[in-house]
Amino acid sequence: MKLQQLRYVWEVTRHQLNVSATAQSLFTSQPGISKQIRLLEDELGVEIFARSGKHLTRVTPAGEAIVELAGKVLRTVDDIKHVAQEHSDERRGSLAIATTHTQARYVLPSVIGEFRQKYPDVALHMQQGTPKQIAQMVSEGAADFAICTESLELFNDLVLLPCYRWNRCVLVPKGHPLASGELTLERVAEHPLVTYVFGFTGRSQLDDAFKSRDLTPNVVLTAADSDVIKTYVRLGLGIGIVAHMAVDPVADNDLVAVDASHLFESSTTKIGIRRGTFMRTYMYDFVKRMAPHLDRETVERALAAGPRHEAELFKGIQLPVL
Amino acid sequence: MKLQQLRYVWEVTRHQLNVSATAQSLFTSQPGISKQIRLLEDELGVEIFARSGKHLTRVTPAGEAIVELAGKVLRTVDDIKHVAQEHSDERRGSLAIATTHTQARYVLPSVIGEFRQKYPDVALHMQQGTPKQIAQMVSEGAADFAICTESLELFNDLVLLPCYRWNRCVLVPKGHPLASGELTLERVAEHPLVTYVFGFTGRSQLDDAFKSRDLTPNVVLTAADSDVIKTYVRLGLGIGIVAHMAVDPVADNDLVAVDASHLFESSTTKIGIRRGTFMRTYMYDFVKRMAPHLDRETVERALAAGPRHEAELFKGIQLPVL
DNA sequence: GCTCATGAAGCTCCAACAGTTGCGCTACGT
DNA sequence: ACGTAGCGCAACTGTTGGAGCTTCATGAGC
Repeated sequence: MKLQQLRYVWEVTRHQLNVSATAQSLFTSQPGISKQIRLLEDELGVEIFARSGKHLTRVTPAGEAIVELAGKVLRTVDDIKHVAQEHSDERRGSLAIATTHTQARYVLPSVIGEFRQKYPDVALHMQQGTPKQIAQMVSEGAADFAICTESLELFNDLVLLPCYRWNRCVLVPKGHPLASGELTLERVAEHPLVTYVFGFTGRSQLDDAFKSRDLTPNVVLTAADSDVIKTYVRLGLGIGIVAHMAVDPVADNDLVAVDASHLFESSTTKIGIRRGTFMRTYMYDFVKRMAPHLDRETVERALAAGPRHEAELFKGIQLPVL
Repeated sequence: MKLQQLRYVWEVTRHQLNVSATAQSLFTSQPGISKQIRLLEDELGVEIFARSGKHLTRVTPAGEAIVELAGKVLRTVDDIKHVAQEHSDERRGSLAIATTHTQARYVLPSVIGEFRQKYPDVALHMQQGTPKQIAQMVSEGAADFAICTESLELFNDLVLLPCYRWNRCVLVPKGHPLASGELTLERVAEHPLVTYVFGFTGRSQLDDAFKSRDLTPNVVLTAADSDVIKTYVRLGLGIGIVAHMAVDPVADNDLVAVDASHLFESSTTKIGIRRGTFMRTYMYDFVKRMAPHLDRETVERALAAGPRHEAELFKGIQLPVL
């Protein structure tokens, strides 16, 4: 058994069982991969992939388990590389952050700015996606940190570190009736809404609030990112409900942001890290810059806690509110 | 990075950094191993071993971490092999049991007899050692099951499955004053004792019982195995305190065994399994034969529970008493 | 202080093997 | 029925892991 073989098996499953495409992405030839997979199957005495004729059609039950373990091996190998780098050059390395638009656009810039200043030799990779994609990426080892508000709970192998709480505000054009007077859910429900797609940026808290009052909001447009929402608010399509931190007092001064923290339950943004990952020093530093209460010791304790048990660690902690 | 290189590094540390000895045990040449380790160090950019001249003297801090991760990789690779074998031939494989003399001699024979009948193609390996050695073996992946009463709690990566409780009895030659009349701790303490070495077969419960009554037993000989204890009881060296199941009504009919379950707290024999191991079907079967309440589902749940959390699963369960 | 035993590294050679290229074949969509 | 995407096969080649021998460093014994 060779690491290369495990890598091939893993990558082929990640490329929808297309060996040629996998070969291209790994800068090698298709027969090479086919051969190595065959060899591995021969050695193990099990078919990993089911074939119909000359096509790989699906992963066998045995293959499922093997692919998963192969992934574990490859991630551990990555950890070895990280350990080595940590001991040879503490300030050099790479950091892959998977996050949503809102975080990438409004929260992370200042953190990343400082971080970059302190660690100029750490290559930063930022990937955007839906919260589910983000969580999956970290779970598979394709990224180090998942930073978002939703869906992280779905993956058991992620440790969740709560960073801060945030509230929403209602965004209306100047002169709009909602710009003055007391803001109530009932008044909000009277207007067409523009807000986040379900599964994004705390959308579920929003729905819950309306539901609990038996109101059905008239959502005319949903988007995955706050900038799009603002654009359509400007076009007069409806009133926006966005995260408070997504409002820029300068750039958005043509709009009026009305605080809505009394209407909707606040949401918590978390960092998700795969359990068992080796954490570089600069990673701890990054987390600390995101949320000062997450010092190295706390994070280590959370990473060491059993599945679903790290939450207890944060029970008593008062999170900052943005 | 190659699996071979990780295997070499791991094995060299297990052979006290003696490369030549490692080469012999792996049926390969010393230069081959040296070369591969060098190559790995070059690739990682870190020294794994510290050298003085041409000798490996110790493992560097980076090496410590790398060796540990290498072990994890190798164990996962073993898991892959097990998965493959499980799917290719459910009834063929191997099972390595690490246990103490008492279990091997008095408890396991019947279980293993049945097991062997059902799975003639599973190669059984039995290794004896001190409870600590046993636990270490399983923790390192050198054995599948650790079966004993003590020390398993020391290793965090072992899941403990309680099998049965057992009590002690006092073993005396026929006609000995203790053979009749009520047995009390005070009476026992008046005679010279022959019993287990500390760290073996529930020795600590024994000490605790005397201590709680402020008695100091006169232990004249300790042994790691019940047969040795019996031998010296026969020689008249003192009275024996052994596990109840270690007394054979036929072979030991020259001695009198007086039940002492009211004097000493009972002990619990457990099976220790490394967390995260892939369990073959026959392994579940073996466990079930050891302890009928440990069915596959229960064991799976215990293996999935977080560190130190599986104990809760067994809180309510009434264990059989031998 | 000299010698010898132990044990690691350097070097060369060879065999095995991973990967490449070219070609033919199969499955599937149009 | 035909074309294309995609896999397997076979011969070839460059690479590399390991064997064997030699050299060098260390430490123990006399």
